[in-house]
Amino acid sequence: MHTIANILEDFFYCLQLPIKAIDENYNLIYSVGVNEQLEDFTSSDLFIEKIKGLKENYPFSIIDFEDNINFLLVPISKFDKNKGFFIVGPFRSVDNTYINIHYLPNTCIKYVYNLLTTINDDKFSKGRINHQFSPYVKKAVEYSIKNFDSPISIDSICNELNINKSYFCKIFKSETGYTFTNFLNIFRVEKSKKLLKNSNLSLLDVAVSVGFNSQNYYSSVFKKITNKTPLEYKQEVKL
DNA sequence: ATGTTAAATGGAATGAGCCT
DNA sequence: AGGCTCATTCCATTTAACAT
Repeated sequence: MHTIANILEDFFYCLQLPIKAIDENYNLIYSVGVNEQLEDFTSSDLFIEKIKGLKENYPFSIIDFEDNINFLLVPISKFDKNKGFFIVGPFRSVDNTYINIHYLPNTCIKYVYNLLTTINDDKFSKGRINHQFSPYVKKAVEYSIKNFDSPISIDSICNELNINKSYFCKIFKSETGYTFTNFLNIFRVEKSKKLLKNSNLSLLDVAVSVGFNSQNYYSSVFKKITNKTPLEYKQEVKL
């Protein structure tokens, strides 16, 4: 059903944390969730210069652009020591007023780093995913990925995990940077994009298919997250 | 059909304090 | 450190109305 790689990619994608890997010549060798925003940043000369300047900075570096725009640089030591890098971001490390760049707390940055090195060492091997995340966060994400199309409440998740709700909300936010509801809505919207692109379901059917109870609420959430209405998005990708 | 708004409300999120 | 209880605040969600 869901491979570890699927879960990883979905996870990063939903957290809006694009990742790409480049080799020593700055050519792309791997990417997940990469968007225009990342492309614009990472292909700029300024970015390449920053990387060259930071290359020796192990175990990882944070590239700090002005206006608190950051990237995480993780060496792909397994394949080409001291040369290739994973590039994660953009994200911001200060929780200020930016709306379109994801806020990533320091703790989360470390988790992402650990996760990436896990991938390096053992490409998507089973059982090692998220080993630095709280098992509760990991299970909640996996549960959401499996059950996103049916109603999900924090209460039901906490019952399933046998954990306190206040505590769950706290650790989920601290480890992912998102509240659980934020995460779930983003995930559902991403899922709905695929339906908009690949099917001709009505917006109501799309909304219900990904777990929203009404079309109007789906539209408003979609717009809040993507800055477009579902119809606008559909017309865009159907061209 | 699809999209936007306003108002009401219950669940989600937070923080302080506590325990082991 | 990891975990819980409780009180309080917050905001996601629903509902309904109206517009496109």
